[in-house]
Parts: sequence; C-alpha cells; structure tokens
Amino acid sequence: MKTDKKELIFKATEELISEAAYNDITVDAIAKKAGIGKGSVYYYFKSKDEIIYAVVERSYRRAVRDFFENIHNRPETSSIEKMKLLFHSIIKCDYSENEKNMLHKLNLHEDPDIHHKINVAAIQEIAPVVEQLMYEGIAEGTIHSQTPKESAEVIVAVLTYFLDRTMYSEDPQIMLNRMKLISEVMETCLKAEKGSFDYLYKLN
Amino acid sequence: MKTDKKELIFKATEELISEAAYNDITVDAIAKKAGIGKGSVYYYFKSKDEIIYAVVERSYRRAVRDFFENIHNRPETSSIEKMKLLFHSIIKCDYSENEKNMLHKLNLHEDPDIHHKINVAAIQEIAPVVEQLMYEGIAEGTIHSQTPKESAEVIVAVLTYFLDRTMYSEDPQIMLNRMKLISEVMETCLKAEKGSFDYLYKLN
DNA sequence: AAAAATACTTGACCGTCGGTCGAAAATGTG
DNA sequence: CACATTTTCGACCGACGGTCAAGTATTTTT
Repeated sequence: MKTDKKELIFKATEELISEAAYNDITVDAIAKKAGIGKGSVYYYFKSKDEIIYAVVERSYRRAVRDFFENIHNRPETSSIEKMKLLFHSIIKCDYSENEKNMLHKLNLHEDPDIHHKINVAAIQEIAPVVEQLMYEGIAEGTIHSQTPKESAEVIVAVLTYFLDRTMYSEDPQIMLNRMKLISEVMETCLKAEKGSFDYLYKLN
Repeated sequence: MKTDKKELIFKATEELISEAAYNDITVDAIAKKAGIGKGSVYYYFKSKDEIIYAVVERSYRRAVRDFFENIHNRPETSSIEKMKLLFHSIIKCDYSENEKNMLHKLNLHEDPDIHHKINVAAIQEIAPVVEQLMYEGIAEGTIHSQTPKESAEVIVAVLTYFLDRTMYSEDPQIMLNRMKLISEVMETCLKAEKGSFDYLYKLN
C-alpha cells in the first residue's frame, strides 16, 4: 500500500481549515495531522503558502469538474441558467458531498491571505468557465458582449470580492440593494437581458 | 520641544514603506528608524497591523482633505467631473506633495495584507465622499441612482480591487477592454449618461 | 546478490518576528 | 521634596516557517 503523501498533506490541511482558526493552521500541525515529519511536508511542497494555495485551487477544480459532469451537459438549459448553477455551487456551497465543501470553509476564514488566494484561484479557474459559457450564450443570442474574456474576469472578480464579507455592512436592506446592483453590473458586463441575474438576490 | 512619538512612528513606517520590501517592514525596523525603543512603539499602538492600517487610513484622509480643499469647492464643475478628479488623485497619484504619495507606494506592495487594508480603508474613507458626490449629481440631474450608498460602495470596491495589479493580465488590449467595462459598470451603478466615465480609459 | 545510486523521511535546530514585561527614567502634582 | 503617574526601554519570550545532516527505504547497476 503506497500511501500518497501529498494526498495526506491535502487531507490534513483541509481538516485543519475546517476545524481551526487560521492561526492554528501551522506547518507543524499539518505534519502532525498527516502523521508525517515536518521535513516531509517540505519535501513535497516548497512553502506553506503553496500548500494553502493548492488546497484552494483543488477546491475550485473540484467544483468545475462537478459542473461539467452534472450541469453543463444538461439539455434545454440556457447558458445563463448554467451560469446561475455554477455560481450557486460556489457561492451557496450547498451541493453536499461526503467531504463538506471546502470553498465554503475557506470563505469563512477572515485571513486576508486566504482571501487573496481565493481571489486569484477564482480568476484562474472559474473565469475561463464563465468565458466559455459566454461564448455559448452569444451563440444562443442571450448574451451580446463583445469582450467575453474581460467580462468573465470582471464578473468573477466582482462576485468573489463581495463574498469577502469581512468588510461590508451586514444590514439586510443594504445587502439586498447591493446584490441588485451587482446583478445589474453583470447584465451590463454580459449585455444580457434585463433581469437575467435577478436570481442573485431573489433566491435567498 | 515635545516630540510627538506617534508622528515619529508614522513617519518611520512611511519611509520604510517607500524604501523597503514588505518583509523588511518589521516593528524593530520601525522603532529603530523612529529612534525610539520597541516598547514605546507598543505603548502607542496595540499591534503592527494597527500601525500599518493607521498609515493607510492617514493617506486616504489626506487625499480626501485635499479633495475638499482644492477640488470640491470649484464652481462650474460637475460632480461627475469632481469624481474623476477624486479618482485621479487616488489612482494616478500624480499630485506631487513634498512627501511622495503614500497611496501610490502602498499600492506597489504586493502583500495581500496591505491590499486588504487598502480595500477596507477605501470603503471606509472614500465611499462616503463618492456618496456625497452622488447626492450632488442627483441634484444636478447627471446621476439617477436610487441607492447612492450602495452604488458608492460598489464603485469604490470595484476600482480599488482592480488597482491590485498582482492578479490580472497586463496585456494592454485586455486592460483597455477591462477599463471600458469598468466605466460601463460605473455608469450602470450611477445611472449616469453613457460615456460619463470614458475618461477612465481615454486619458492614459 | 552485492554494491552503488537515488528517493524519501525525520525531528532537532535555526533565525526571525511580533509582542511582553519589569524596571528605570521622566514628568506631573501637592 | 516626596509621591504618583506617564513614558521609555531593550532583553526576553514563544511561535512559526523553513533548513539540514543524518539516516532509512527503494531502485538501478554490475
């Protein structure tokens, strides 16, 4: 039985992210939880940063894989609808797997470092998917943007940015208005029909 | 001559931010540069974070003060034009004072922590000013937003977010398209006339 | 099968850094 | 002057990310 050490490290880190405050996610703790020596951790990863980023990246890739396997190939579903489902699977994180959704856990952490990694990874992993959906929407005639790549980037950036709840008013009315604005912003970016993204604030 | 220690600490920190990589901005270095003991630093500030944040906040406040003293009271200037000047004074940072513009220096640092502080401070310090300009624009009839507070927040967030150049493509064409999009986003947020924010990408 | 080379594992150790603390110096007060 | 209060200080602490020499396991070579 050849245990994959890298996998052990991932698992241990994810568990720590689920359980612990960011300050308790130390390399020593990761090594201990993984049941290996600290030196081994550094044999497989160059730095702690690299580990955390790899975990974040992995989570997004899992969500993307999930999207293409279960949602993207649905017939009779518009690309705007698919976009909605993609965002939901990321934002709401209610697609329950055995292992609880890492993206959700990650977003709960207030550490700026983690949020930066989330932002970078979102642009890297999610924006291309949104871009592809935009091409499909353009073919369908529901989206009319001339610059799909840039639009996808801006949309993903805006959405992930506002997921970082650490810095904004929690007042329900303001949050509602904010989401309304953001849905308008998305319509603007996509040149989609008015109301296309109302689901962002209409569904709880 | 009663030297204000807090001011010494500010000055020292700003100098370090101008000169050094983020990793070299240590509390020891700040104390040394300020010519006081490390203990004294902690007599005036609770933590290093608090120092850095105070410096960021100070920079924004200075920009805001500057704006109200030199720009806001200009007659014959529309509030959209004033908004432009406000953004320029922050983004382009070319209003030369004796002391070089701290906001510019701050933005050059790639550290996520610093950028997070910049984002928080921008929402805190700049958004209210934009909100006020929006009320004025509404009175003028150039802005028609129903939710000035939320719009101001979103606008400031989007702009500061995209100032963090660490994560986006630097391709000139893409940057141009992105800025075009953002100007459209701003028009959407403000319900302002099409083209109101073209200056964001037309002026170099 | 033995020897040599390579891949992997380990935890004690290191340097750095943010933050503390108790004692001393300075300042204020009556 | 005596006493209390504020300010100053740097040695010290604990924690953390990262290194390394010294091993052990595994594969390759002969």
